[in-house]
Amino acid sequence: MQQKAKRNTRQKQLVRSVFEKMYNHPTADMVCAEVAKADPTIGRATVYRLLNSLVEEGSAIKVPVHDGADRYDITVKPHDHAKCLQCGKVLDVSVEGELPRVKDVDFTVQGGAVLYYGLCRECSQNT
Amino acid sequence: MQQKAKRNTRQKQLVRSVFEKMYNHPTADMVCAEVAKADPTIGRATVYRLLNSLVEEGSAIKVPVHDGADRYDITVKPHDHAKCLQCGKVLDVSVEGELPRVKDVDFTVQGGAVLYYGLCRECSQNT
DNA sequence: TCCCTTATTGAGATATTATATCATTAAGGA
DNA sequence: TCCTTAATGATATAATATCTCAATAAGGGA
Repeated sequence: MQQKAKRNTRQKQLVRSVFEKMYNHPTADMVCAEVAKADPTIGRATVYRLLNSLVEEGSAIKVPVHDGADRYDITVKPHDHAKCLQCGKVLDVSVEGELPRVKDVDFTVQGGAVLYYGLCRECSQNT
Repeated sequence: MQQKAKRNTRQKQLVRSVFEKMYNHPTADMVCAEVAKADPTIGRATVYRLLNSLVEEGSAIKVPVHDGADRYDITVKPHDHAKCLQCGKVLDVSVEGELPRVKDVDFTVQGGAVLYYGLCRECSQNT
């Protein structure tokens, strides 16, 4: 079961290390910007590719947030997310209970994802 | 409380009537295609605008499905959705129970949306 | 019925997000 | 060091959606 040999490139190291320091569910674009500070010669396509490969290897998850760009999350343990309607920030949240069970017999549920929306602490204070 | 006078245009009537006959959670593009069969002179921007105004006036809801284009749903009563991972079809589903409650005190939850994924009946049979 | 105001339209430009293409570069084993 | 080829980066392309703005037409008033 010989894996395709993976090469440990400069770009791969940099994107990984930069991403691991960002705890705000960054978009690919935000990672690009941060990476560019350290090395402006790294292409956007490479950052997109490397973020996707982090997801594939299980070192990150992609969090779709309905509007705007997908977010990347360093926390891979299953958890839920909430998005602030005011500032757009995405937060990890912990929840109590299970997803509602689908009653329809015509659909084989394999999983489900919740996205909560509302106001983060900062935004609900500045109202 | 004078509303801005709304005009009942030919385009508005057509888009509404075409959309009301589509029960498959169509994307804006799918509505465009259907509308074009009846009147190819109607512009894409108009269809997008009119679908959004249907949502604004409460005659439809927009269902974000994470990947690909948003879907429009004629069923406005709150309900949930499931997307087939094989064929991409989006279905209405009825569920039992409530959304898990967010425990974090730092976020004021205003709502939440679940998207289930799995296999529709057709696709789980054709495996 | 005709006119006038202006909401609405439609063609096309633009924005955003993401992936595909492909010649060039460089990682890492021989 | 050399060679194979995985990986890169500039750029093109795709997909979705909104914006711009001159032209059109809805519908109220005369």
